[in-house]
Amino acid sequence: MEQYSERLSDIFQALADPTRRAVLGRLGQGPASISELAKPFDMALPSFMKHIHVLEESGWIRTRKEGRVRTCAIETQPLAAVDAWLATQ
Amino acid sequence: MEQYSERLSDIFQALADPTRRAVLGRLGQGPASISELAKPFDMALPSFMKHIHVLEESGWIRTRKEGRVRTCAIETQPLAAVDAWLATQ
DNA sequence: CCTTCAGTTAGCCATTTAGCTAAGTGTTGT
DNA sequence: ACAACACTTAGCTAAATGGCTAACTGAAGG
Repeated sequence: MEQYSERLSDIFQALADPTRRAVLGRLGQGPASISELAKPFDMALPSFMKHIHVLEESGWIRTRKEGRVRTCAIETQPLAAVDAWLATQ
Repeated sequence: MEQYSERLSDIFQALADPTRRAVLGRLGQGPASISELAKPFDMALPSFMKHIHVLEESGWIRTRKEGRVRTCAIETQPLAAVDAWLATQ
């Protein structure tokens, strides 16, 4: 229960930033690499990477590295968790 | 568009805290005063008030003071905004 | 081999967040 | 009048957030 609440806080926290919402929007079209995802944003790569980590640690995305490329894909569980919370409102 | 995005960030930011989510849950049952809302939380009143302000400025609640009592009630627009964003995902 | 490419790590910085205490304001009950 | 009640304001603090640069690692291409 406590853990559920913390998880939900992280899930909403991740959505509280336009860069991260845009990344999720892009990943809705299918997987992409870090640099591909970063391209539209006027931001240094390490700054962008922080957003990727927030998304990954909150469960919104999963990533996998092959060679020198890290590919990101969207996860569906957080969306379900948000839906579930909204249903209680 | 920009304003919409900022508004959405505030809306999600407000949900990224268990105290604030609990307050919204309580207000789902109907309006309540500040001290009534604060009662379940082991928190100083000024600290709790900050949460109320976050909820009010993000549009999740509206408040009104009569005499010495401030009554809080839930608003529905932010929920609609969240639903709308979720629909795009 | 050597370079370039795709991240990654480390560390700095300003601002925001989420808590606190102490003290003040204005309303209501006695 | 005055005490108690329901906030409210002011100001402090520690930690988190969101940005940066500089320098590093390891894979691929020429």
